[in-house]
Amino acid sequence: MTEEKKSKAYDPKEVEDALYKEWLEKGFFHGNENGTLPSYSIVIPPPNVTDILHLGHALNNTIQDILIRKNRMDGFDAEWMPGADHAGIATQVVVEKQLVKEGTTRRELGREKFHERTKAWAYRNKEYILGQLKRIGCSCDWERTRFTIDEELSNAVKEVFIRLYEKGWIYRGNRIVNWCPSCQTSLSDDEVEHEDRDGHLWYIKYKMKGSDTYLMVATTRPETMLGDTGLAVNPKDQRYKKFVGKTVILPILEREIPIVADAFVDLEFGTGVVKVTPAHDPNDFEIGQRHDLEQINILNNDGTLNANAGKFKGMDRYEARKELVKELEKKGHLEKTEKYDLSVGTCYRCHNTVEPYLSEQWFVKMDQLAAPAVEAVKNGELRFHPDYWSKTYLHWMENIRDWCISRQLWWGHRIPVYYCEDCNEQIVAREMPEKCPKCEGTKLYQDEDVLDTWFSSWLWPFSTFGWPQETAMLKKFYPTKVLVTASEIIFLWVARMVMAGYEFRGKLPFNDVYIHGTVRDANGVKMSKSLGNGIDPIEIIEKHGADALRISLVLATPDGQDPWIARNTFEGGRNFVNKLYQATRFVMMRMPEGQKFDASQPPKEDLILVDSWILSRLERTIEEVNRYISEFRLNAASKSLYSFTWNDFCSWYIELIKPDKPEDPIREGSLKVAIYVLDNIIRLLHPFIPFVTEEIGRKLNECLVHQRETLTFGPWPKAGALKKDAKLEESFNSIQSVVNAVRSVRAEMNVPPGKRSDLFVRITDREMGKLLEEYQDYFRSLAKINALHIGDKIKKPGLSASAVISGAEIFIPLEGLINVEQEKGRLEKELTGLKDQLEKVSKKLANQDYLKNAPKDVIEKDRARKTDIEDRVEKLNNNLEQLLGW
RNA sequence: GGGCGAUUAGCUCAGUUGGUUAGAGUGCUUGCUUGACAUGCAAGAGGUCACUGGUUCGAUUCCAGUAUCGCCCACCA
Repeated sequence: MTEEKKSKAYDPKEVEDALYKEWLEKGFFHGNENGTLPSYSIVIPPPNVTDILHLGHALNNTIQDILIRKNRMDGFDAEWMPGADHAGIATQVVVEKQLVKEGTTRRELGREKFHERTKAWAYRNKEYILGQLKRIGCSCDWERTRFTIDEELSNAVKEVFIRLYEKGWIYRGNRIVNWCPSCQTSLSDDEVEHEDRDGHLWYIKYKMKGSDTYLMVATTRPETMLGDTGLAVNPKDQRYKKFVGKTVILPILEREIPIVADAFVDLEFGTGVVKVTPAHDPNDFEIGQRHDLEQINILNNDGTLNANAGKFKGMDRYEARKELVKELEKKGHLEKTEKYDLSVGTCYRCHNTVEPYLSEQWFVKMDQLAAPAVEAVKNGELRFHPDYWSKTYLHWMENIRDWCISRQLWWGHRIPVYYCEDCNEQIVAREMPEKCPKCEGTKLYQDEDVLDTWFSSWLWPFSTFGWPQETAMLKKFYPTKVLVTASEIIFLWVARMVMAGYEFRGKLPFNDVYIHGTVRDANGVKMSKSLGNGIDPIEIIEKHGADALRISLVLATPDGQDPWIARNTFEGGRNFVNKLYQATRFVMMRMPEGQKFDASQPPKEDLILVDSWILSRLERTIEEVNRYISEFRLNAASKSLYSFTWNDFCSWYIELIKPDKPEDPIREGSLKVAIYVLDNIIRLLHPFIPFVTEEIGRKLNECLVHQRETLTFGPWPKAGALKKDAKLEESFNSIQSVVNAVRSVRAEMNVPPGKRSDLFVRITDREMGKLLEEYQDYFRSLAKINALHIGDKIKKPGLSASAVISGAEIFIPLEGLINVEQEKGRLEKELTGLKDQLEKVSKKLANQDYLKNAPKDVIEKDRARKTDIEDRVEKLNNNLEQLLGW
């Protein structure tokens, strides 16, 4: 026998690609809008074309695929709409960086060429990303892939802009917006992230006009003083009352600016005097409006200072700050500098500090849009899972602010607004009009700005189905069933989709929102490209297969919490997939040639205890899995399936139906049950691990009367087909306890695993006795028993190890093997544990208040337990005493 | 500053109306190429359920407070 040992492990490479190709060819994933089956639809959260998918996407899409596949099996017409998001800022930033490397810029290239180039890049990336989804096994309807920048979706965007404009809910205005000097565009409030930074508070003296007294002002951004057009104090502030209405001289620029009284100013903070910079601070903007102060913009788009900054013109904002402080110091305007921690806004794409910046932008009025979306959660029409996210959602919705939707970018949906060069008329239209409707001038130009990326994403649940046309798709698949996403985009995306759904369809876009955790690495740090701790799902698939990737992610993701994932996380899933495969191999190997079973009906005849037990456990598992999935608790569902398959089915059931001698056949009744259970297991697991289960299903066909082409369309196992039998499960537990006790004794007494031993069982409970008598053959091999003696009058054999369990005492003769001291120690340890328990329960039962107040069944249980422990203590004592004789 | 959540074994987490001896996976220790699987089998060690009070006959579970951590929101210069 020199033959090299071949690996018998399951090899996903051999099956996954071929199966996926077959599924596609047969059109299994194509939703039929004209069919009669009820619909179950999901729209994918479109991944940004800039990001190749990471494990977070793998988790997100695995969850969606599980839900889609489960419902496709369960008789629904499943439609999973895939696609991608053009990701305005993110994409433009990437392409611009490429251009810089090539020594050019977008301005050199020109708007049209830049757009073409970006589009080509985006489409290329999109294809790669969708390819990743296919590798993961996602059962999307690929014939209907959508992209937010596609013409059809762009039309929906225009339509929505025009409708809202006509309703008066879109307006253009000069406001303070968040400006990213690096991306050179405005951002909505929700695209700004706040970071705590170490900063300073500079105390600057503003001298009163015509006097030597001065007012002291504290600021964290001294350079903005170049745009100061006033000082403000609280009207109730006695210290400064006399100064209100007077004038101070702005240091350096020497501008005269007024002192105003405004309730916004906090008496307690700083010096109680605030410098007012209407063009560079949202509060100051409002103070300025109330007191009619001038707005002076000191910044260029790129964050350098403009002509209004005098000698600081052309400097970067931070360089200017440094120089300005130096100058203030030199001229004696600076009183002191303090350390001060502050929170600064940063761009969610490039993470540079954003500047409040006065500019003309387009906004959407949100209050009326928000109303039905708030109501939906309050009346339970829209549900979050886990539920606590609804609080976050409501909090945001109830404090909603107008949405800045214009972006100073070139990549995106251009704003459908045109201006007349002659009369400045503003025209909102789908296409550029031939002439100005007001002055009939023909020199028209389109608004330079594009729309916020989210202005197309918020229409995704219906624009992808053909809206504004009333298509069959739209009728059949809108509203969708559930939205699956991480918590980061509840405001940016989820809330806005709900608002759009009500406004444009009159119906919310989905009833359930399933929020899952964000993937973290082994140290709890968020996985991201920039940190370099990300893992590419393809790497895992190459190594362990897509099934292993999927089930590992679901097993590792606690419902509602962030999973911590390392590379070896995936070994658990891989092992599980292999285990299932090996169990199948065993059962199939033992099938008599040509034998076929009918697995469509539960086996009802020729069942022994273990058979009924596994069927009862299966029924319980089916119930659990169905319940968990309906509650969006996929982690719990996957754990239930994992444990049933591995522990109940493989470790106990299969081991128990193995005949005593390997060459003997398995009892036919049990073999039927094994096939039946296996068939249910693969169907329950199919949504989680579609490839290996489909593969097993085909192997199983060999011994089934009713063969199945695929598991894709079910049937999905439903509760109720089998009998759940708690009493029987309890009986089975008794047998397990004997096996466990023997195994434990043997291991602790160092009995060589290959050596069989005799077993003496002294029965102290009739039920137990009957069970053990009847099923002795089924635990003989598990416990490695040679001669077996069972009875109520069994005497303890000479030198032996013992164990006491409920209803029986067991003895294993250990002539020549036993170490008396060791055995003594073992028994004493157990005795101590039991005595502790006995003391506790005795104390409890002696408590009159307990007896008076506790429910009867609880007391009964405790009494029975006390008796049982007393019994075991007594026997342990006897055995210990006997041992001392040796 | 406001809100939300968490704290259970070395690590990641279950524990669903308060009632046996608080569980799983993983890691660790020990022993096994056993007949489907060494991607495996068996056994074992490991927990004051963050802390302090309260309610209760009884609290990991309910309530309050404290501490620590995380997330979200926020215009205090």
